[in-house]
Amino acid sequence: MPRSEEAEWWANAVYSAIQEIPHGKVTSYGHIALLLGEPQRPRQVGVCLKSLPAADSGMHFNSSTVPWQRVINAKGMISHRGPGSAERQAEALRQEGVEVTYDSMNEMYVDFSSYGWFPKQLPSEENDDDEE
DNA sequence: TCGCTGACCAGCC
DNA sequence: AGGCTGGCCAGCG
Repeated sequence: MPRSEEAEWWANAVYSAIQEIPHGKVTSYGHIALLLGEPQRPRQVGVCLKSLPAADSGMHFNSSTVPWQRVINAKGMISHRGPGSAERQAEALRQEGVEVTYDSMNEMYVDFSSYGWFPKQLPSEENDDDEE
């Protein structure tokens, strides 16, 4: 299988998985990779999102059909990749009712215990009886 | 508890 | 062609 086809398969799988995230919920890059059976490549999930086509591109998967804003990092933080990008993501999340808070370092966070969506919970996490 | 480091693997110079 | 870097994560000190 050519690498380009595999890359396209991966991108489509990532976009489809992200579309499963319910409205008003968020998950992590690593969990998307886990859902796809490739837990060791959360970074490639980000790579796909970076190349997500624009809403007016005419592609089936684009920034208006794929809820890219619902994917954040494992610490619940909206990572800043470019100028203003994190702010746009936070605004998109607030628009669907997700609370975005700031910490002492002025970083933006979402509370996973309220808004997290993690359907494939790891066995080790089941034992974890603590909560915040 | 918090900061740093190593690893992972595709794109991008 | 080869090295660098990234929308990350887990482990260790």
